Amino acid sequence: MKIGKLSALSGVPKDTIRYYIKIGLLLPKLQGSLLDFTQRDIDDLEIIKKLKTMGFSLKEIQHVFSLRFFSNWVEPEIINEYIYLLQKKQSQLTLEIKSKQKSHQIISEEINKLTDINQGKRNKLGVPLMALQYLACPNCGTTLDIEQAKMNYKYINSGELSCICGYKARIENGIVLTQNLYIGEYDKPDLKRELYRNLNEEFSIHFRTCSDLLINKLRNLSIQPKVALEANINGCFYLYNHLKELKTDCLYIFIDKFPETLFMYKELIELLGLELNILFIADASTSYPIKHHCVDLLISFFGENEHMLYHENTFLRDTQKYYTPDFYILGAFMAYTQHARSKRLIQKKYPECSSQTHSFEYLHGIYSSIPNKTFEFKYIGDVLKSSDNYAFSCHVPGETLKIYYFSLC
Amino acid sequence: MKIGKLSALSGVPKDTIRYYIKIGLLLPKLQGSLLDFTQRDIDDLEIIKKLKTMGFSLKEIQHVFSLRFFSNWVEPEIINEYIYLLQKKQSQLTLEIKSKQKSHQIISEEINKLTDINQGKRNKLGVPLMALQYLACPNCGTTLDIEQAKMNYKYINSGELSCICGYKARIENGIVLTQNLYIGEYDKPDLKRELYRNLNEEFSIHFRTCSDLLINKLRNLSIQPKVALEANINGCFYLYNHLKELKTDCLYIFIDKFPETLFMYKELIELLGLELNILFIADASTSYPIKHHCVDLLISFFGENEHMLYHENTFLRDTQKYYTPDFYILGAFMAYTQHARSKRLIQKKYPECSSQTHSFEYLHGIYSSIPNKTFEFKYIGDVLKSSDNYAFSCHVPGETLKIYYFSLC
DNA sequence: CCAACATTCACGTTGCGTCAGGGTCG
DNA sequence: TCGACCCTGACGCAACGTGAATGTTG
Repeated sequence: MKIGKLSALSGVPKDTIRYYIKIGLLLPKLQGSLLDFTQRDIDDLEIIKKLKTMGFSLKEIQHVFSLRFFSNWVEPEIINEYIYLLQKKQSQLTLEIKSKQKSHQIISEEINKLTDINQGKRNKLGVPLMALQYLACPNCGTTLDIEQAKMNYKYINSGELSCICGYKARIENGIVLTQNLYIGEYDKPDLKRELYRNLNEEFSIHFRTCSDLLINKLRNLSIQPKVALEANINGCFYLYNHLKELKTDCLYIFIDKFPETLFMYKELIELLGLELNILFIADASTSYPIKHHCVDLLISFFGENEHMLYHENTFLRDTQKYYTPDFYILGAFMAYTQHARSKRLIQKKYPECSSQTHSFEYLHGIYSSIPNKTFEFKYIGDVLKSSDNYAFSCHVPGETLKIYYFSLC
Repeated sequence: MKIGKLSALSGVPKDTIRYYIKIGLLLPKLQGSLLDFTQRDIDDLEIIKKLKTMGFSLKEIQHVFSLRFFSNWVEPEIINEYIYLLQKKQSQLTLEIKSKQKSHQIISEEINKLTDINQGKRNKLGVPLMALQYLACPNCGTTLDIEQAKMNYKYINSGELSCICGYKARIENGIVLTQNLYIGEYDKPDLKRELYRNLNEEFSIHFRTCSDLLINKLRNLSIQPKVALEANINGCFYLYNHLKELKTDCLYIFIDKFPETLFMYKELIELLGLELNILFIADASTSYPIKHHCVDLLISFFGENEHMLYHENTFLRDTQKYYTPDFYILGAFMAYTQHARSKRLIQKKYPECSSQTHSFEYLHGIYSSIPNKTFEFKYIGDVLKSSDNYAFSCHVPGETLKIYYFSLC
C-alpha cells in the first residue's frame, strides 16, 4: 500500500505519516524509493492515534511502542510500567484541566470588571471659560462677542461667536464650529478609528517608540506649556492616547476639519472623567479663531504628513502666527526616499498634495530655518510594508518608509 | 531599572523579558546598550502575566496591547472587542477542557482493559513429547533414557535423563538442565530484561528494521523449518518478540547458560497461551543433548556478538554438528571497525573474549566459507552512542557501531 | 583584577505544514 | 506528453531555554 492510500484510510495527512517515519514511529518497508505499508503499519498508526487522543507526545508514544515491541504485551512489569505511564498522564491531564478552569474563571472576573468600567464618572466638556481669553477674530484679531450662550460654571456648551468685522462662528455641543467647512472629496472622518485597528507590527512598534520619546520629552520640559495645540486629529491624534498624563493647568486646543471627528473624540474623552481644559475647534482652513502668539506647544505626530496632503506648505509655516516666541514642537514624521513610487501614488491620490510630501529633507530645511530654535531628530526605523488603509494606502511594499521622531526647541 | 531587577521583581526570567522586547511586547528605554525599565514596563509585564494566565498567546496579547494603547481603554467598541476576545478564549478553553476530560476518560478505559489482560488463558509448558525424538547424548549420540517422568498428554514436566555412557541431565519445571553450569563471573542473568529498557532511539530503529527483515524472510521461506534453534537468549531473545507469528508444527529449541533466564521466559511465554512446541535447554557449553543434523534454522540475532564474548570461535562453528545439510541462518550482527577502542574495552571486560570479536569481516569470512550456501547481508545503519548497559557498556561515544542484517541460505 | 552583571547571536525544542525541485508511472 | 502520484530537503511556527562569545560596571 502506498502512502496516499494509507493516508486516505487512516485520515492522517501524508506529511504526518512521513514525519512519523522520520522519527522512527513507523517503520514501513521500502520498495525502491517508494514506501510500502502493510497491515502492521495500519495497526501502528491506529495505536498512535489512540495514544495521541490520550494526550501522549510522540516521544512518549515511542516509549510505549518500545515497551510493546519488546514485551509481547504480557510481562507484568511492562504492563505495570504502561499503567504507570497512563496514570501519570492522567494526573497531568487533571492538572491541566484545573489550570484551564482557573483561566476560565479569571476571564469571567475580567469580563465582570469590564462591564463595570463604563459606570464611572462622566465629565461633560465644553469650551472652557479660561479659553475665552485666547479666542480672537482671525481677520482683525480682536476679541469675539458671544451671544445666546449656554454654560455652567466651567464650560460654554453653545452660543454664537461674532466679530464686528462680520466674522461668525458658533459653539455647538461644546465645540467651536467656524464657517470653514471641508468641501474637498479626498478625505473623510474616520469615526471608527480604523487607522488604529490594522496597524502592522513593524509600524506599531516604531509608532510607540516615537510616542514614548515624545511623552518623556514632554514630562521633562523645563518650562511647562500654557497653551498646546494639536491639529489634524482625524489623521492621527497623539494626545488622545496620553490624556491621563497631561497637566490640568494648560489649555489644549484640538483642531480638525471634521466636526464629526471632534464630536466623537469629545464624547470619548468625557468618558475618562478628567478635569482638562480643552478647546475643540472645527475648521478646515488654517485661519483659526484664536489669538496670535499664544500657542507655546505644537504636537505634530505625523501631522505634517497629513497636512501636506492638502496644502503646499508645512503646517508650521501656515500657522506660524499663532506661536509664542519660545514655543516648541514635538512630533513624528514619516518619509520616503526622493524618488519612491509610493510618493507618486500619494500625489496622484491627493491632487492638492504638496510637491514636497513625505520628504524629510524638506521638513528638515523648513524646521531648521526657524530662528533661535534647535531642530533635533532621531531616526527610529523603517517600515517596509504597511497594512491596507494605512500610510494612505499608497505604500508600495518593499519601499522603505522611514520613521522619525523630532523636536524643535 | 536594569533587567536583573525587573526579573527578580516580576519573577519573569531575563531571557523571557528579552524575548518580549524582541517581539515588541515591551518597549523599554535604552541607555546606551543597556535596557532601562520604568514603572510602565513593570505594569505592562504584569498585564502580560495576567493575559498569559488567561491563556492568551503572545500574539493575542500584542493585539490586546494595541487595543489598549490606542484607546484609553474607554471606547465602547474597543472594550466590546476585548470582551469578545475574552469570550472567544473562554469557549476555546471550554473545548480544551472537554477534550482533556475525554482523554482522561479514554485513559481510564485503557487501564481497565489492561487489568483484564492477565486474566486470559495460561498455558503451562514443558518438554514437548514430540521433542523427545531430537534428544540425544552429546557424548555417544544415542537416545536418552527418561526416569521418574511427570507429564501430561503433551509435555514432560520433570524427570531424569541419562545415557548408558554416564551422561546425565534432568528436566525440572519443564526445562532440560544439563550439568554444564556457567561458572564464569563475566555474565549474569538479566531477569529484569533491562537490556530492552534503555534502548536508545538510534539503536532501537535499526534493531526493529533488522527484526522486520528477519520476520519477513522467515514468512517467505520456501521450505518451512522443522527444528529452529536460538541460543544465548539472555543476551538477546529474538523469537520471544515474534512468538505469535510462529508456526505451531515446528520445534523451537531455546538454549541459554542460565536456567533462571529460561525459567523467566518460560513463564512469560506461558502467559501468551500459545500452542508452541518449545524445548528449553540450560547449558553453558556447546555440547547439547540434542541429535546431530536435525536443526534446520538458526536464529542468530546478535547471538554471535554474545557468543564470541566467551568463546574464540563463532557459534556456528562450535555448533556445526547440529545442522541439517540444507539448514539456514537468519540473524543480525553489530560490528566495530578494526581498531576501534570500543573493541579493546570489550576484550578487557570479557577476558574469554574472541580475538575477532565484533569483526564483520571475520564473520563474513567464516559464514562465506560454508559450502553450498550463500551468505547475504544488508548494512542497516550506524549507532554512534549506546545507552548505558548497552553494547556491553563498552561503546566509546562517537565510534560507529555498524548494524548488519544477514542470512545464510 | 575579578565577579557579577549586561549584551547579541544562533541553535534546539514539538508536531507538523508548506513549499521547492525533481522522479516515476499510466 | 500530461497529470497524478511519489520522493527528499529545507524552512517556518510558539515561546522560550541554553549556550557561547563578548562587553561593562563596581
